[in-house]
Amino acid sequence: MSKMSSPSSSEIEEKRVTSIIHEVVEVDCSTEQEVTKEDKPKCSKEEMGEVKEENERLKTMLSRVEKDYNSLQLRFFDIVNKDVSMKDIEDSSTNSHEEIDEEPEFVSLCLGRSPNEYKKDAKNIENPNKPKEKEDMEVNLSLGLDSKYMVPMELVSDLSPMNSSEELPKEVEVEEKGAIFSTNKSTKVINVNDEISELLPAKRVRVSVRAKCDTPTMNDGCQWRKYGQKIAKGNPCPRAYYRCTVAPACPVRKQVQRCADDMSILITTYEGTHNHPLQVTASAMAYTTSAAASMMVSGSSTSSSSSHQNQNIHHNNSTSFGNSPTQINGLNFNHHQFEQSRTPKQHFFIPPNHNNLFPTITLDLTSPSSLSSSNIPSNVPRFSPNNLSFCSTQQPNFTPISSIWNNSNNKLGFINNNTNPNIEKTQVRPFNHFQENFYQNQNCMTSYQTPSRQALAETISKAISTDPSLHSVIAAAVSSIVGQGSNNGGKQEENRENGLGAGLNLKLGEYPQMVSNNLLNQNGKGCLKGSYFKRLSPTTSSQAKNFMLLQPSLPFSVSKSSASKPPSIVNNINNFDLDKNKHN
DNA sequence: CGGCTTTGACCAGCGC
DNA sequence: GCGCTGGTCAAAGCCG
Repeated sequence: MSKMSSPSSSEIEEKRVTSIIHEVVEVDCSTEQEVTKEDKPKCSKEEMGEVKEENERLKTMLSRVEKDYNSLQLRFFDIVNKDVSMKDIEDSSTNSHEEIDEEPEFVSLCLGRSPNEYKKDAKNIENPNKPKEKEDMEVNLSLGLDSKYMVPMELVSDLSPMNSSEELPKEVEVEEKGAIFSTNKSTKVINVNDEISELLPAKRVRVSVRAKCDTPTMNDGCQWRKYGQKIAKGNPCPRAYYRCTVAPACPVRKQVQRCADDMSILITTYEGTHNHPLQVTASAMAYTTSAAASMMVSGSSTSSSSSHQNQNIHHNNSTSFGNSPTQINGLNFNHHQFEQSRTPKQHFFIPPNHNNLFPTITLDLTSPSSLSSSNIPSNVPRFSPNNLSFCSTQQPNFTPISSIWNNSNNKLGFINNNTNPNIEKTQVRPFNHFQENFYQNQNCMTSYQTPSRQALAETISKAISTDPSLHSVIAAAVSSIVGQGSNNGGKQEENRENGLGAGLNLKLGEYPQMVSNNLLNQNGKGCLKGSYFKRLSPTTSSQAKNFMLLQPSLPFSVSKSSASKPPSIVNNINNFDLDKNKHN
């Protein structure tokens, strides 16, 4: 697989475009019944010329789309910056005595750029011909987990969702990672991974991940040791307590509990900050949850003070975000989604620890929307502008990323579930849609009918169905796809080779291949269970049945293998049986 | 034998 | 103060 990453991204793109158009050409030629054998070479030459022209056009289109995207992003940053400045003035007049490092009332996303850089860019917008602009863009426009994420492991040590009292020194890697926050009070740059630790002491945020999972725990790439189990109130399923054992003193804990309403749903709640290097898959999950937690912090700071029910976090941050969907690590946080999410029952979720002590944000990976992939003909290229899609730019209805930015109906959403004013709970429901779209994307790939592509899709399918940890990997991938608007030049190659970067540095127009590489670069590890993409093989469904029967007394006991050996579903089911027999 | 899970006991916070 | 609940501890046992 690593061999596939050797050509440059532009070469890959070019080859792909050429091969696809070749296929189209072949189909066209074969359908022309009047074409004689003598005409074929002529036809081919003409078509080749057309293909080359088309290739050039596509490349031009691609660069134009990238420029549009960059331009839009610059404008966005400019708006954010203005809002921040205005808010600064207001705050300084009313709260002139506040400490600078106080927990900010509002936190705005910079998505990989520091405010200073915004200012530079804002100037560049006024002077669009300034040659340095593009260079700056390439260097700075890194969203989510960019190439810098592949820094030495010492620098990746603080990626976990939230704060804990035991923290690493903060000075280490301020500029080293992708997503950056800025506060409106001091235009202080806050790294999602580091500075969130500074934000959170006052509010211990937890990130809860809801996922359909047959295994007792979700494989998130970390090693966990179970230290307790309790029957919590309101849920017959026991709640298991795990702590991270990758490093001896790692403070990160997680709670795992089945959803009372749907026992196929596993609720994993993370708390704390890893004080050690993380594996690829762990980093992905940690970063994603970190971003969610960051958003929670920014929103909850105001939502908690308001008794207004169902107040939306995005709304809280409207000062910073305007009406555009907000992205953290590639996740869109959109108040429209909140409205949608209120109606279906399944969209409402109370995390396992529903006490008042910890604001909890929920990443909901469950229940793909009604747009079931099985309802979509497999030979139809699928792309919904409302969805995040990995279909390549060759899709006939290709939509530039800028449309995703501006689309208010984007399905990646952020929901604040403040039905109880005393409880700060927030939902993020981006991944179910992502799953759906990833599935669609597989069809996009297979629809090209290129054998290698098909094989690739099958390989991905297998990887996905064998290891549920792909949840986190894909989460990172999707975030980078949304966030990564500009290329990183040569770093991309390097990142692809390293695996993590591959998942985190996707270039516009390379989505299918890059995604494939990402998934397969995770050593075959994955998290999206087969049911999402393969709609459950007969064996899995029967396993699910067994699992449901055993569920109420199930111990969550495979954390040991979570990092090194992804648990086989069958083995786990057997373990469950053994355990049950043992208890009997 | 080391590392892990299990499980009852214990502790702290909160509401009444 | 008391009871409830969530969270943690630690001894015992299991497993590779």
